[in-house]
Order: sequence, then structure tokens, then C-alpha cells
Amino acid sequence: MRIIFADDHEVVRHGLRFYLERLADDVEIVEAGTFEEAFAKAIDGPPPAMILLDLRLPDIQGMDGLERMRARFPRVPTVVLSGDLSQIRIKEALNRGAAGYLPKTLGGKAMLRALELVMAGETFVPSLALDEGNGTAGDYDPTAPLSSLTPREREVLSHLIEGRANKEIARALDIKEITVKVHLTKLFRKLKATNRTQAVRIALDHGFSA
Amino acid sequence: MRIIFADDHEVVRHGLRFYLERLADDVEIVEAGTFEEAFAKAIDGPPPAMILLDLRLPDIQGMDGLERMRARFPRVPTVVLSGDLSQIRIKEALNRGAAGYLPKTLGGKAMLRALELVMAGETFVPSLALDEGNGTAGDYDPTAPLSSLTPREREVLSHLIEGRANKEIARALDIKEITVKVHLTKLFRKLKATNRTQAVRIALDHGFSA
DNA sequence: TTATGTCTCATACCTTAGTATGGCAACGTT
DNA sequence: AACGTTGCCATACTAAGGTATGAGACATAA
Repeated sequence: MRIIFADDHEVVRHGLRFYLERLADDVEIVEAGTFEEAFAKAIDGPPPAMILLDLRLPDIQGMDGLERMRARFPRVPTVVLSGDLSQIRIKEALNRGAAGYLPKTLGGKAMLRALELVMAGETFVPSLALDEGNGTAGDYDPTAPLSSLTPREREVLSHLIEGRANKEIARALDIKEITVKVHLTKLFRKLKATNRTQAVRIALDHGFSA
Repeated sequence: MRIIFADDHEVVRHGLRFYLERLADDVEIVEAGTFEEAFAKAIDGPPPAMILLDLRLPDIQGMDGLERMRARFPRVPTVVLSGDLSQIRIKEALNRGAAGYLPKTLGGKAMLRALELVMAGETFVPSLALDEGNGTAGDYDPTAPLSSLTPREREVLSHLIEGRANKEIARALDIKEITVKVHLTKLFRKLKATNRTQAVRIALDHGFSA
């Protein structure tokens, strides 16, 4: 039984391997420090029984890795591993087909049980995801704020996060300042921000990178 | 030989324990998930030979934990553990007497060697800290930007990070808007920011919380 | 083809942010 | 008592941010 496991921290890989080895007798753990490495190893060899993906890998941003894995291995349960506990990201991952969302804070026995659950074909949802108690367990919020942004808006946002002024952004993108403002107004609406500073905060909270 | 080890992620504790056990024959590893737990366990019992502190613990912010440990156990090497590789934080930790700064990305053998180094009374400085090549190994930047803030400035900064407008901040603190501006101008100078958005970015980068 | 979405820019307008300079009061240190 | 720091406020000003509305160019999907 092959398990692909990508995390850029060796300590974490070492720690989690302890649990993975206890999942079955014939476990083969394939470790990777980057997404591309994990992807290559997943393709090259027998089909994996489970894929574990850290959300913060050096060569991908956000949920892209999850989506690529899902596209290539639609029937293999893919579990997202993260230190981030924000409800938004949990929902986002589950919406994109993750078979589970494992907080790194999860205790030993809970971690093992969660992994067994996933191997059994279930979806593991950390209790935090339902804290806000707004409905049945099934209806994850389909509005992942960051994913609704257009490429240009993303680009503007990245400059925003660097603290650049509209004028500077305009120069960098070779467009007029007023156009930057238009992008920003739309950006704020999508992120439910009322100003640029709030937008930066929200974007960083939701794991924006790049 | 007692080693105190605080990290809120069980996986990390498990992973690092593997290396710690290999440091000597009679190693007793005392794990803790919070700073207070670690502090209590450190005091209660024989003096520890080494203290390992994650920078992001639920009950402390920033370098406070390091300082408290240093104050109570000035002769015990205290190593900071972090996933954050920013030069600023490395320098800040070393300035406050840390015996080393261990990135969680550190590979197995390197991790072991770094720990041995510290146990031998040396200071482990990750190579990243010196990347900018500005001088000899000894001159860490003494300007920890966040620590130079006054209490009021911190308070203003916390509102800033929430994306609140000057007017709102003024109302929240029950002072005039112009006073908020004065605080901000000083804040920007200390953080080397040119506007509020940049200040938020810098503060978050440097691990500001509260 | 029509419709939809993205990106661009414009005019007009108002609000907010930020700087410079200086004064006043409270507090703790030397 | 003199000093430094912090915190509060003021006037005056310039610069930047943000909204509303409309419109043309382009590409792509229905």
C-alpha cells in the first residue's frame, strides 16, 4: 500500500510517518519535500492508496496542488495537511475534493483515527469547521473569496500586499492609475473589504501568496 | 539530562524527539504544548540542560517566551524553533540570548549537528541569517522594530491590522483622529513603512500579534 | 450573433491618509 | 529641578484613496 506524503519540513514528515506506519502492515511511505517531487513519485509506480499534501509547499500556492492531484488521481483520497485552522481554508479544501483536512495540532490518537477514517473512504472534517453552526454538515461555503479573483486582480493584490501605492502599481503594470482603482474597487467587493488595508489582512488570512 | 521542549504541534514534537533522543544516553525529554506548561515543568525538577522553544505558542507572542526563559535560566542554552526564516526574526532571537535558531526545514543530519553544537556551548546560526553579507558574524541588527513600539503604538497597530480607518481607531480609543495620525506617523518611522498597508505587512511579517 | 466577462480608461466628486510643526500635561529617572 | 518619554491635541496643508457611472476593445462561450 503506497502513501504519498508531501511536506517541506522534515520534522513533520518524521513525526507523521510514525502514525502512517501504523495504518496497515504493508505500508510504503513515499516522502516528498515539494509538490513536483510528490507528483512525479505518485505517477511513477503503483497507484497510491492515499495522498497527503501540506498546503504550504515551496513550489505551489494555495489549493493548486490539491486540484492537480485530484485531476490526476480522482479516485485516490487526498488529505490536506495544514497548521492553519481557519474555517475558510478547511471549507475550500473540502469543496475541492479533499478527503480530509488534518490540522497539525491534532493529537496522536485522533490523528490515527482520522487517517483510518480516510482510508475507509470517509471524509474527515475537523470539528472546527462546523463551529459556526450555520447548517447541516454538507453545505460548505462555495464562496472561496480568493478563488473568485481574476488574474489581473490577483496581480494587483500582490502589489497591494507589498504596500505599494496606486501610482506605483500603475507604473508596474503599465496601466493608468484610475484603472488600478477600478480593479481595487472590485477586489474590495469580492473580499468584503472596505479599504486596502483590510484587503491585505483578509488576503493574508486566507493564505494568499504570490 | 533534561531537555525542555515546547511546541504546540504534536507531530513536530514527535518528529524532533527522534533527534533529541540521539543526543546522549540519558536524555529525558520533557514535552509541553504551551509556554506556561514548559515554564512550570522547567522550574519543577532538576535544572534542564537545554530548552527548545517554538516561537508560535498559543499563550505567548513573539519573543516574550524566550525572554522569560532567559531571565529564569540565564545559563541554560535556549534554542528557538521556528518555521519562519526571515532574517529579522533570527537576529532578534539571537540578540535576546537564544543559543540557536533552528528552522523546521533543517534536514535530519543538520538538525542533529546543530543540537550537538548547542549542547557544546556554541551558538547555532542558520546560514540564512548571514545571506545579506553585511559584515562579520557578530553584529546582529539591534533594532528589533516591533519591540521599540510604545504600548499605545501597539494598540493603534492592532487596529490598523484589522483594517480600521483612523476615524474608527479614534473612536475605539476615545481620542481625536489627529492623535491617531500622530501615532501612525511615529509608527511608520519605526517600522520603516511609508503607509499603513506596508505597516500591516511588516508587522505581520515580524510576527506581531495581539 | 448575442451575450458575458475581462481589461482598459475617462470625468467628476468626496473622503481619508499622511506630513510638518508646535504646544501642553503627566510620569518616572537622574 | 531638569530631563526624556509618552500621550494628547491643534492648525494647515498636500497627496492619496475610494466611489459612481459610463464606455470602448477584445476574447470566448452559448
